[in-house]
Amino acid sequence: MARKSSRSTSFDVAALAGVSQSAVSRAFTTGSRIADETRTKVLEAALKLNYVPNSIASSLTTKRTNIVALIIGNLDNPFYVHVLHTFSRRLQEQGRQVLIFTVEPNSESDEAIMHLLKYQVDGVVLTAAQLSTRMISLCHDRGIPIVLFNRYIPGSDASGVRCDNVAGGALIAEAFLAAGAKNFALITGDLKGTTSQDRVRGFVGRLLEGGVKRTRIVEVEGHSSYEGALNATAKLFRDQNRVRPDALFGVNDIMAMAAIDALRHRIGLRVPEDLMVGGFDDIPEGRRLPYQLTTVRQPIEQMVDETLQLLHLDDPTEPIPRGIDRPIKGRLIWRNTIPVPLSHRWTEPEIQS
Amino acid sequence: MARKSSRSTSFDVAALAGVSQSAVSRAFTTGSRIADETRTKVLEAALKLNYVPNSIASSLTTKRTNIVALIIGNLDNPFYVHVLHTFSRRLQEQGRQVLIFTVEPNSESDEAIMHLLKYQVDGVVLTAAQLSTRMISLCHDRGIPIVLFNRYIPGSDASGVRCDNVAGGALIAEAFLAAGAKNFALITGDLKGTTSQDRVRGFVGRLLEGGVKRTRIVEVEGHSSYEGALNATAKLFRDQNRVRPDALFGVNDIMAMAAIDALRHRIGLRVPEDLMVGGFDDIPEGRRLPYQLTTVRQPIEQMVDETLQLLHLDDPTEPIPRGIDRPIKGRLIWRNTIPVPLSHRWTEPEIQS
DNA sequence: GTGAAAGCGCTAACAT
DNA sequence: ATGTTAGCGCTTTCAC
Repeated sequence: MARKSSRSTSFDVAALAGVSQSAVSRAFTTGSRIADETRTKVLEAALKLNYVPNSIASSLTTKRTNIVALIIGNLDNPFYVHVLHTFSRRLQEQGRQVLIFTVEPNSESDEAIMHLLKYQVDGVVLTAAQLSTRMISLCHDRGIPIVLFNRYIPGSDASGVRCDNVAGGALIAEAFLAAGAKNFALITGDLKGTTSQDRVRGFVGRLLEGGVKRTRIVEVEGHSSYEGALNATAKLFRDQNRVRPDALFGVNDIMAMAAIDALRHRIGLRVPEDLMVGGFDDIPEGRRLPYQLTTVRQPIEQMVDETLQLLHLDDPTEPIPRGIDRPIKGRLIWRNTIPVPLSHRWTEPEIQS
Repeated sequence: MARKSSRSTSFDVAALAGVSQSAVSRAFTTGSRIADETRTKVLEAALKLNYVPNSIASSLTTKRTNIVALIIGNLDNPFYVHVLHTFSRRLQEQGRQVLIFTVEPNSESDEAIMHLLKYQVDGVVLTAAQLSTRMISLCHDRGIPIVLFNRYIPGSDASGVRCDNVAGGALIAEAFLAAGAKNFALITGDLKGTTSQDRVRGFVGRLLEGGVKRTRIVEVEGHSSYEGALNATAKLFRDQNRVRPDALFGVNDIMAMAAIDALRHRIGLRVPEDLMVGGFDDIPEGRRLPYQLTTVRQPIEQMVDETLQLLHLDDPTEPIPRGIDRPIKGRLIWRNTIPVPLSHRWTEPEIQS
């Protein structure tokens, strides 16, 4: 037996209210010419029939679905969960919804694009994943704006919003320098990702500027994950002959946390007494008692705001922004994994929420 | 200047391929009568025009959107992130997508329902949130199946899939008993949520059966969150005159982890030497070096499978399953926060992945 | 301010 | 196997 999908339509409502179907449509469209009295009549009838406008049908004519696609590659990193949550909340406030596309971390999301095209989404946000330039123009040609969150694709005309990762990496380098570190280790993330590359570049660049020799900086791959960073840290300390670093930069917080765990529980080193460590992102987990991680905070709210602005959801007549790059400065949050140098003691105290 | 939404339609493709529009439709519908030759012609033309079928338009006639709504109330708990991820992956494999509705944890999600109704979703999954019975029938009346994930609503005819929380709670109680605990503490979650209630019930019930007196069990509210459990633990040990518990059950893993952190870093107690602790969920974070949490594993994959089955996405003619309750047994994972009694030593060794 | 009618892009009978 | 045609539920001119 087929399911009785007794969904009433605008015609049903019109009949009950004794008006035309277009009146019903108008009653549900804010800012359309309709007498208050008529609207009330319609709304009452609608309530009786449990009528809810079919937005699938309306988007056929309006060409707006009020759906935004979010392609996300790494839900294991709490940072991106937070990003997802922020987007969802903001969009819901505007009467829009997030259609989620999960892809393998750092894999091509071309297939996802092909799918979201079918859904006629109003815009797409791409985060923690790769994308070919072909797909970008495929979207743009159809009038679908796409903005990259925290990554950019060299040679493409896609716009993007990101944390200023180079400057952020430099912030950690400065903190290490100020705390008197001499030998540095670096756990990098996804090698293909611009996010990790930039943080590394900013970090190393600032160190070099500060007179640190290249040989005093070791790099290991952490693959942006907790497990990856665990292995990376082990590798770092396997070679006993090498000089032991006294400062370690985890290119994101989960890797920095993994490093701390490995240091304490496997290597037997104390943080920050034996080794200081810095992170990047400022995920809530890094604030927890065992970590109290000194890190660079990414201003998620602001980044999401800028992203939404670039999407021009409210005005589809706006031309799609192309080639725009909005780097947003992060802020160093002093906590306990880097000793605070005396000169910094009384500045920038963190207001704990 | 308006955005050129140069989306080509099935008519454009038909014209280029020299066939009728319905031939194009058939070419994109698997299992429809069409000559291979024709299909090839169509597909070639479609490729040239970058044509992608508009599934919004097709769902107008098919009455299927291939969209499943997921209402989620707590993205702060990694367990639910994992649930979301699993649903998304599974659904994508079937050519469907997740439309996400985030609501305040434990708040009514009635408003979310009103919104998802507009999108004509094929089904809805509700997790970590409340729902009125009125909304359930609103969905059911329209032929939209809704299944509750890990919760149930007394007196409603909504179906649900959940971990057998009562049995799971009992598992932790047994482990404590076997390890020789005498005084018990309990950090509860959301008081309104059936999940927490059931775990508490199973835990306390088993303890009582084991001859433990009610006075030996203390309960504090942890509000299902890390921060809440931190406070709860502090409260637990504030009163110095009270007998100190030697076993603590955090009704979910994040709360158990918070308790461990508080115990070690604030109270100055060792786990498990001074106090054993058990959790529930088996989130990956609980496996990490500092915790190695003994806990009850929720079989997410299986739970998601069952949920998807109840949704009958592939066969909308199936009647909506009503009042079905599918409790799925969890499994105790022995790790380091509860001393393994000798009798258990050689049984159920955990295969670490 | 309101109704009639056309049409958004597709699927599904129905013919052929 | 293929084309023709009538909708799906709505928005949007266009008259009145």
